[in-house]
This record gives sequence, structure tokens and C-alpha cells, in this order.
Amino acid sequence: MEKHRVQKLEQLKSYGVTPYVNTFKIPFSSKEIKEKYSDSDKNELLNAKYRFSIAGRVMSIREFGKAAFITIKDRTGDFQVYLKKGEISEEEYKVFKATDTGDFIGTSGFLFKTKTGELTLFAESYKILTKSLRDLPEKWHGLKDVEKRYRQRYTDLIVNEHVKDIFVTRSAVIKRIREFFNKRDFLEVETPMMQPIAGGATAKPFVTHHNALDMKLYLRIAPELYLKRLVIGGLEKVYEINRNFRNEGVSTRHNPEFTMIEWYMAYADYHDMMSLTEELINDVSANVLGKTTIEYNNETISLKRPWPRLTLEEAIEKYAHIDRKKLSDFESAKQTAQENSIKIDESWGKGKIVLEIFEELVEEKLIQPTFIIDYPKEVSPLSKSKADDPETTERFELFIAGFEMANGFNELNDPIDQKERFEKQVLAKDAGDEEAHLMDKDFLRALEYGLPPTAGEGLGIDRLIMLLTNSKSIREVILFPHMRPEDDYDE
RNA sequence: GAGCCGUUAGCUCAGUAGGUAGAGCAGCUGCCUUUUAAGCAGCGGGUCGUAGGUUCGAUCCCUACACGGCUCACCA
Repeated sequence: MEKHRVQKLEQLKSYGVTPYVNTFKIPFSSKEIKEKYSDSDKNELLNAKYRFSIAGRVMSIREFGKAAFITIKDRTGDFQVYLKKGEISEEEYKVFKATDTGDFIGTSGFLFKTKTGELTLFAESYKILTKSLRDLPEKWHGLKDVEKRYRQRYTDLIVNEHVKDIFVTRSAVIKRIREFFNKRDFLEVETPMMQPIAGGATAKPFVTHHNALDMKLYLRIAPELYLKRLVIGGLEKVYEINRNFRNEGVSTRHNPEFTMIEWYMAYADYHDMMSLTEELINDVSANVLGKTTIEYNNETISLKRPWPRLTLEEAIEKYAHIDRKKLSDFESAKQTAQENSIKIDESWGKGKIVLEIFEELVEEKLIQPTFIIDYPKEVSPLSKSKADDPETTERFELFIAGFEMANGFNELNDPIDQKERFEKQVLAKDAGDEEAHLMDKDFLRALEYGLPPTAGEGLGIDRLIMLLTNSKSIREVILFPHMRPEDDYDE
């Protein structure tokens, strides 16, 4: 706390004025008032004396002698208040003198225009609604310290306008996504965040414990297996927007908890899903940003449809200039990886090696939206195989700006095949692969009742927001990104 | 988990080839009744991230640790 502020707090109390007012009614936001009167004639305003009450946080005070201009800020923007000794009571003037930037004030008066034509409220009454006991960051440079910005997001939001814009955009994007799916007759559902078996993805889960039931629970790594149970139950078209938790490293693209939308659609296939994805991202960008060409990290990205659909091998051939014949069998794939200094593990099969080559040599080059299709079965334990090629699955991933944005596939609905794949995962788990799937017997039972032909997809909301707000780090689009605790802070 | 970089006033940043620190904004005191980075004059403010070490003396050099950023690894 700042001494001079505490002194002013004491002063206010000595006047018999509370520094924390219970309520103050403001019928209109600053923006609403501006929209209505900004174009009004100066003299007309003076004659009409439109009276309003407004409130907000004091961002700056420009004082001279017996008058002052105060800029306050509410959620819709800034508004200027003019205050003149003699036009408010002596006591109110004393309250004004005890005002610091950062305080919330409430004031009533009439509208007028200054010499420079700025719509301003001429104060006839004045109150401090909430006294602020901490100094705001500096007014020109704002708050730059990244650590403080994330830890004290409230401060960041007060002084860095762009930060607020990102989260306004985030909210609008999610709202539009909901509308997109609702319009198409999808049902929004919520499935367990705490799961006895963390399935639906390959990732290390967080573990917790339920005391009363004395059982281990995992924070979910994906909602996938529950959503498919719902399709089995006849819901046919479902989606869920919620958090997933993965106990892995943090980076500019990874936060331990992140938001995904997953949706499932019976009687659709993965090509339908790709088309829907093109439509979704175009719709969201057009409606939220008003455009479908966006700048990201000094690249211009066009969302114009259709987006290329390349198989893994085609992409490697095109972007890494490696003949796909060199990927056709295990030995040549292994040799190709070694020729390109890509480290491979002894346990990997051909599919995993080809995927690794793709990730090392191609992924970052996929700046324009591109679907990579037909992934090896080896790395796709929940996807359906192609009818004419059982080692390849009908699966795609979407890449934009060099990173993975979405992952979708035709859902494996053969319970016997699924059981075999789970068994392989269990073997891998026993061999030390912490990310391998566990056997989920209830899910197999559900599949035995019959899952209609279904395609499903997951799309990373945070990454989509990064793309649409030109944010280089995922922390810029998450209000409270994960941080180590502060060991101490100044009082 | 590894490497590199950073941490100085409320904020943004300088700085000391080792002699306990400065600027602007913010704050305080004056003057100023239409300013908007208001202006003018003056004043106060720092265990220089933490703990050790070297040294007559450390904010500066060394070591460890903490937190953060970036890159890599893991991954979405």
C-alpha cells in the first residue's frame, strides 16, 4: 500500500465520508452517452443541460488552480469530467483533493463541449466510490513486465487496452462457435472433468484423490470417450467446450489447462468434418474480425476455402522434398529419418517414423491452412482404418501458422478392433510409456452396443484465439496462465 | 528437465572499468478556472531478486537459489 493513499483514506474518513460507497447508479455507459451526444452542437448542449451520472476509474487528473479535468474509464471507454471549485460543495471539493488516479469516482452533472470540442461532464456532485491504495502503472509506457502482467492480470487489464481487446475477442469467438454449432442442431453437453480413467488422448494426466470414495481420479486429458458414449446413446450431434488438463511442459503454445471444443457427428465422415472446419473458422473470423485474411507473426494468412488436403507422404514430398518412395517401408523410412538427423526410437514402427519426419521437417512450414490426412494407425488408437488400407486411418490434422490447430477422424466403432488397440496401449504402458492409453472397459461395452458411423474433431480454442489476435504466446490469450507461486510480495 | 538472457524507486528504464545509485512519469508542497503526455518552481522516495563468497569496501566479480522470458525436449 502506498502511504500517501492511506493518508488520503484517513482524510476521507475524518470528513465523515466513506471511501467504499455501497452503490451508485449509472443508467448509461460512457460509450452510450458519447454515441448520443458527441455530434451535438456546443450551444445546444449548454442550453439543454442534459444531466447524467457516470462512474469509473480515474485514469488521469489534470488540475490547475480551482478547476480540473479528470479522465475516467469504464468498460466501454474513457470519459472526461470537468470540475470547478464553487460548482460543487466545499466538502465535495475536499473529496476531490483526496482523489488519486486509480480511484473509482461517481459524479453527476450536465454535458458540455470544451474548447477542443470534447464531450465532457460538468460536475455538479462528486464522490469517491472506492479508494485505491496502490499506484497504477505509469501512464505512457503502461505495464510491460511480463511476469507482473500475468500475475496481476487486473493491473494489466486496467492499463493495457490491447489486453482487454484480446479477451473481448476471445469471448466473441467462443460465442460465435456456439452459435455455429447450435444452428446446425448440435447439442451442447458437459462430461466429466474428473475421470477414473483419463482417456481420449495420449498425454500424462494430473492425478487427484476423492476422499469420501477413497479413489484415484484423473483430471481429464480429453472428453472424447464420453462424447462418443453420448453418440452411442443417440444424441448423434454433440459438442463440448471446456478445459483439458495435461501434465506436461509449458511453452508459448502449451498451458497445463487449455480449452478445447470437441464435436461428434453421426453419419458424417472426416471429409465432411474438414469442410465444416473450413466453414467454422471462416465464419468466426468473418463475424468477429470482419475479415478472412489475417496477419499472424508477419505472415499474411488467407482463410479462403478450400484448404489443401495432403496426405502425410504428399506433404513430406512437397515441403521436405523427399520422394515418397523413401517412406514406403520401415527400412527406407528409418534410413530417411537418419539421413535427416531425426532421432528415432527403437520401438517405433514405420508409421511413427513417418509422422516424426513430418513433424520435424514439414509442420512449421504449413503457414496457410492445410489439412494433413491419412495418419498411420500406429499413432491413432481411436481412429478408423481405411477400408482398403488397414494400416492407415481416416484422420486429419489442421495446421495454420505452423502449428496444429485441430485433429479429427472417423471414429473407430469396431469394439473388437478397439479392444486390440487398447491392449497394445496397455503393453506400451507396461513398457514404460506414461502417455499410453489405459484399458477402458466401459467404453468397450458402450461400443458393443453400437456406435453409428461417426466423425469427431477437437479444436484448440486457445490456439485459434492466438491466430485471430496475432498473439505469439498462449499466455496472452489465457487470463490467468499457469505460474509458479510468488514466494513473497510487498505489502 | 536442459541452455541462454533478465531481475535497480509505484511504473518505464539508465548506471557504476568495485568506492552503498540516477532520469522521466507517478507522489508531496506552492502558483495557475477549458486541459488532455497541461505548464512552471521546489521536495521526498531505493536492504540495486534472495543467500553466501572474494575484497579494506560488492548493486557491479564468483557460487548457489528463487521467479520470469526465450529456445530446446515433451506435447495440443
